[in-house]
Amino acid sequence: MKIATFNINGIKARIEALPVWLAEARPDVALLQEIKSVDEAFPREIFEDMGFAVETHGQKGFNGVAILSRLPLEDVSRGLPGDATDEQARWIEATVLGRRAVRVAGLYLPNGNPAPGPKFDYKLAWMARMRARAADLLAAELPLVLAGDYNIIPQPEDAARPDAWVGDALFLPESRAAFRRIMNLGFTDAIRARHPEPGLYSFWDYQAGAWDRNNGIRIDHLLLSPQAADLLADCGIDQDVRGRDKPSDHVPVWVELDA
DNA sequence: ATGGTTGGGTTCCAA
Repeated sequence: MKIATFNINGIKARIEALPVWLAEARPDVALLQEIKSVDEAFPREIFEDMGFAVETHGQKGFNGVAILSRLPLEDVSRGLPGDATDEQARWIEATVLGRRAVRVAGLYLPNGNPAPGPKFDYKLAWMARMRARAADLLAAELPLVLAGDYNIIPQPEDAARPDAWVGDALFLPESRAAFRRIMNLGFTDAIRARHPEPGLYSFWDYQAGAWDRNNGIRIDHLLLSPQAADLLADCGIDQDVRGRDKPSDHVPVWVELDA
């Protein structure tokens, strides 16, 4: 089972590039972030015609997550528990029925800038809620993948220029500690485990020629429960996608599980 | 050196 995460930065803007990548990469499951669309406006037929089941959790203008799956889905749930007043669409879960059942969550973690401030407070509160949900899901002791745009640079080697990110919400000590508190529940960062070599990034800003200078950061992650890590066969980052026409500022990151 | 670019909305915000 190949599971990919991809922040597409707008489904309307990626309506040509996304099907091209799906056809060549052939993920069984694609977890999308920043669809920037309400559910009713998501062009689901394009993906259904390619053989995908489509589940969206959208909102107007910003945020929004979705799951595309060639395998059957069940028990789909939308929204991160823990705050009934939170209206931002950043979390979706489903169980994927492959040779083994795998629970997946697609997430778009708040950016948090500027820090300090209310947006940073929201980021940290959201991460505390995510940790609680992750702990609940781990208790099932089944294969579980939490994948998406974490808006977290976990370590200095995950940035080409870590000095440029000092003071940014993606790299502040509080943000990285909150990420470690989730990791320390027992997750494996798939890319860190299999590809510890430096220079593997998943995001390059549109500005200042970041892609041409390889001034990137690794902020899109797939976290595996122990039961999912047991099944890890391969993983990678499709960096070449960033160099194509009309790219997102993120690229797909994926794992292959024996499931 | 605090630049510049994209997307989705609307005359600006988020990233």
